[in-house]
This record gives sequence, C-alpha cells and structure tokens, in this order.
Amino acid sequence: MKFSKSLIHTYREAPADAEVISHNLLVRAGMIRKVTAGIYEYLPLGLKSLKKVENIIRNELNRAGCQEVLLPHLVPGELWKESDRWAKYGKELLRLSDRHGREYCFGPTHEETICDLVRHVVSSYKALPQNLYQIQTKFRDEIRPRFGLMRGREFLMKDGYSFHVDHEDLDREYKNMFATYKRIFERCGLTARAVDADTGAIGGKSSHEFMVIAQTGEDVVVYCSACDYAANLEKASCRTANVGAAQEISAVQEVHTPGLKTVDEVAAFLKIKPQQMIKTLVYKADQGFIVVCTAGDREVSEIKLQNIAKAEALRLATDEEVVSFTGVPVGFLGPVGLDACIRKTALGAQWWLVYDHSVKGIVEAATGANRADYHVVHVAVTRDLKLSEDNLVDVCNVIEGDPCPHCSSGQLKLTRGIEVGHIFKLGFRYSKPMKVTYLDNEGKEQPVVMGTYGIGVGRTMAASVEQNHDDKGIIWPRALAPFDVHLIQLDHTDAITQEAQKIYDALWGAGIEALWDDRDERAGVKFNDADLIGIPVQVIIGKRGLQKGTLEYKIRRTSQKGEAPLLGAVDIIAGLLNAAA
RNA sequence: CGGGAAUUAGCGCAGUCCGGCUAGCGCGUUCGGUUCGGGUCCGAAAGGUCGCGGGUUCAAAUCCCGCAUUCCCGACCA
Repeated sequence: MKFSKSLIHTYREAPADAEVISHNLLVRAGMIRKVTAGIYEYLPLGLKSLKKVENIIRNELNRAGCQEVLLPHLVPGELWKESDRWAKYGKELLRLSDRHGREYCFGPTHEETICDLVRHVVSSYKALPQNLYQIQTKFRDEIRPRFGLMRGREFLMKDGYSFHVDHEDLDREYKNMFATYKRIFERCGLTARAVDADTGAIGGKSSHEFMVIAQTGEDVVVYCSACDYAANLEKASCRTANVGAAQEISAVQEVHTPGLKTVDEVAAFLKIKPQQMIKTLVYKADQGFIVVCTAGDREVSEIKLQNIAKAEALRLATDEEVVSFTGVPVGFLGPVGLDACIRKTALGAQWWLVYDHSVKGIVEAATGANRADYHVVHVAVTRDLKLSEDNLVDVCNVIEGDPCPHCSSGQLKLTRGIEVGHIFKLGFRYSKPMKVTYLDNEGKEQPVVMGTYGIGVGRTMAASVEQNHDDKGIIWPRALAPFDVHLIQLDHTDAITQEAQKIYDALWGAGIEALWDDRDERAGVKFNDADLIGIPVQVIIGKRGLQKGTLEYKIRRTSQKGEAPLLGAVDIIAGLLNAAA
C-alpha cells in the first residue's frame, strides 16, 4: 500500500477523552475513530491489526478441533425467556422490537442461540462432542463505556461453546481450550496469565480468566510470590489465620467513645491497630439481614458474600434499617451481645451472623458495644465469640502480603490486569432449561454438558498496545502489526522512486507486507508517523544510501539501526523481522 | 442511580463571569513560494446551524428555562 493513496490520517494531539494509552495511540495513529460512546470505527490500518488477532484465534481454534459458525446478531426474545435471562440480564441487554412488535435482543453472548442450533441438529451421542465458535460483533449497553476499545459497548468477540456427553469429556475439552488460549495469547505477543475466576451471573462451575498484566487494567489479579497460584480478586483466598495463642485476657470492658464511628477513629482513640478491631457490617439480602464481622483492616467482598448467602440481590443495609433491626446506631455494632439487642427489636426477622476467617486470628479485640457512643475492649475471640465451622467463612478480599493458600512460603501480591479471555464450565445451566439433549447408547435422553469460551478481539488488540508502546507511539509485535515493514522513501528523484518500487515489489514477492510512505513530506514527519504507527521494521531509502548502494533500517522496538546493500536487502529484512517478532 | 463538568471549523482549545457590530488561536486541509535525513519557514485561502428548543433584550456564543449528547467522579466498609 502506498501511504499517499491510503486512508491514514495521524493526529499530533491526543483525543480529549483518551484516558489510557491504547485509546490515545490507536486514535492518533488513525486506526480507530469513535462514533459515539463506546462505539468505534476501525479504519484500514486498525482493521488490519484486528484481522490479525482474529486469524490467530481462528487458526488455533481450528487446529484444536473447533468449527466456525456465524450466528445472527438479533436473537428472538423467546429464546432468552427459555433460559430466564430475558428477565435476569437487566439494562445491559439491548432489546428491540420489529414492525410486528416481536421482541428481540442484540446478542451480548450467544448461549441461547447456539443451544437452539445444537438441539435441532444433534440428537445422538454419536454426534458429540462439538465445539463451535464464531467471531462476531456484540453489543452490551454498559453503564460506563470507557478506555477506548477496552470497554466498548459494541465490540468484536470470539465466543465458543462446547457440548459433551459427560463432565469428563468437558474436562478434557476445557484443558484443550486452556492450552489453546495460552497459545493464542502467546502468538499475539502478549504476556497473559490464567487466573481462577468467579463464575458470576452466567452460572456454572470452574472458570479461568486470561489476564494481560497492565497498570491500566480494570481487574485486580492476585498472584503468589512463590508458586503459580493466581486468581481474580473476586475469587482469591488466602491461607486462614491460626487461632491466636491462648493468653490471659481481662474481662470485657466498655469504653466511652463519643461520636467515634469508623474503625480508624476508634483504633486511633484506643491506641490499637485497625486489625485488632472487629468490624461489624449489616447486609440486606433477599432472604433477610446478614451480619458480617471481619478484622478492621479487611474489606468485605460482596461477591463472596453473595455466593455464601446464595442471594440473588445483596446490598449494605441503610442506617435506618440497621437501627430498626438492631436498635443500635451505625458505628457501634459488635458481635458481643448482639443477639440480645436484635431479639429486643426485631422479633421474627430472618437474620444470621458470619465471621470472616480474619477474626479468628485476633487474640484480643475491640469492637462496638451495641450501645451508642460505646465500644468494648478485651474481647477474647476464643472466649467471648462463638466461632464455629458453620459461621466462619471467607468473605473478605485478600490483601497484599496475605499467605498463599497453595504453598507454605509464598505471599500474595496484587496487580492489575486486562481480561482478554475467559473459559467456563457451564454444566447444565443452559442445556437443561433449553432442553439440549441427546440419546445415549441405551436410547435414553440426556442433557448435554456445556462449556463456553470467550476472547475479546478488540480488547486483545488494545491490551497489546498497553503492553507495547513508548513515548513515540505503538510498538506492534509482528503478529499483530498492520504491516510488516514501513518503507520510507525520503527523496523523490526518479532513481530513488525506482529503487523504492523495486524493494517494495520484492518485499511483497517474499510475502512481507509493506507500507510504502511515498509522500512528499519532510523526513521528520515520516519518521514520526512511522514511530507512531509502530510497524516493527522501518526501511529507509534515500539519496544518502543510494550513493553507496545501500538502504537503512530501524527496528522499531529497539531503535537499533543498520544498513543493508540494496541487492539482497529483502533477505536481510526478512531476517530482521523474524528476529524482531 | 447520585454528584460534577463540558458541548464554539476535521482535531485540540480561547472567548461566556461583565451581552455589542466581520467569532478567534494552534494543528490539519487547499493553493503559491521556500526548505529538504527527526513534526522547515513565509504568504494566501477554504472551512462554523457557537449541541438542540424556547425565553429575556434594540442586540445573545455570552443572561434565564427546558432538553439532548459527551466526559469525569462516586455508589454508601459502620
């Protein structure tokens, strides 16, 4: 492609709304353009990179035995009603109706559609297993689209679904996909880490997310300093504290703490550490109130609590609810004697109490006295609280430095990551309600066991930019680069144009995709555009080199420069490309 | 869902408080010249429903009301 004929327009200034580097650079390099919130156009340069990601995915999946299909964007509402997601999915689901008033949604994911396909086509165990995928534009009406391609509303996704006769076969395929995903991200030039993940609203059993480690990531990744344990913060656990050593503790005693409500205020007043406090929170779940006690330095994970409570909806109780439920104002609640307070005020209310594991490690605690403006000290956890197997749970987010749950020496570290892929064992979540069944070898009808596997294609491209850039622009890994070589022609004599044309033809002839900057621009403009766009190897042809019969090259990533004779230059460039990949 | 801010040329912004006549600047674009190995310099030009609707006024980008869109922050840890 000749630059002068191409639809490439670069910008010197950052777009006003770009908060992350990938958004900034992809727009400035003329690869994408925002049309409206969370919706982007891919320009020729951007589409080339997007297609490269797509083709790596396609190639690896096909090799792993998957088959590509293409499902419709619009899904009839009835299918979503069969799985009950029509009611559950909420406002993220874009719903629309046609001229007859029939309801549809723009598919944000396609479990229902694929189930409908498979149940019509597959009827025997002999036709299983199947692993079907598609690469298609999705729409999710995010509350807050942001970060360019990282959290768009319209986005390109690879979504795959597998169907099996039993869980063993699903396990086998899950491992197959796990390995395939690792290869895909490796081939994209990304450092991705597989982490244990919460299965969330889609339902199902085990699940791994593939995270690209990047400061701008929206997810928190927990990993061990010593072993290969890694998990999403929502899922991460730590080795639980040992019960504190027994020691003499004086009797529980009330302390006047007027107006001191927060852990930090009370801890400072009592001259103790926050982790020696017991924090008491009241949640309102669909089934009733849940009182959660944790060490003062911990944060409750609402996701963990929701899973423990098996609650559909969960929120912190309001101040008013807390008072009418316990009779104690917010800020002065504690586990000691709480039961009696509640019995006085809320006869018949459904409620239960859980302790986070972190409470177990406190020997002598301070906490609310269940009386306005008072706290209690000298609470001996083993003496004054009724901890048991049933009420001790893992309900807090881990914090930096917690002991690893898998090995004895490691400490947990926290970092941020971009979720580029996600694999899930779904089990019967969709196959049962949607009646996706097969006849087994005894002629008995059985539900299929399902798995689901996703990759954010555009997000993978953005993640690559997050991981590969410098202050001049993007540094594409060769696998994702829109072109392999950026041929920069500096002078415009006939002789040089002819040489450039020769090199250009020879590159393409050797299977090397070249962008030829033939514009009548100053050298600086071209160099800067080349660095911004980030093609891995720049080849410079100008009168300076031509006199010597050479051209120059620059490796974008290392800025390493060199010269090569015009004759045989293509071989040298091919070698550079392979080395720079 | 709550709070804040913004909306003026393709992009980035000034002008709005304190209303005033041809609405500016930088980048980009077009034309002419100059220069030519890291975003040359000079000159000329094109390009605007000042987000939309209503109101106040002799006069509105500017003041008032409504709406839309966009961006940011927050969503309660007792």
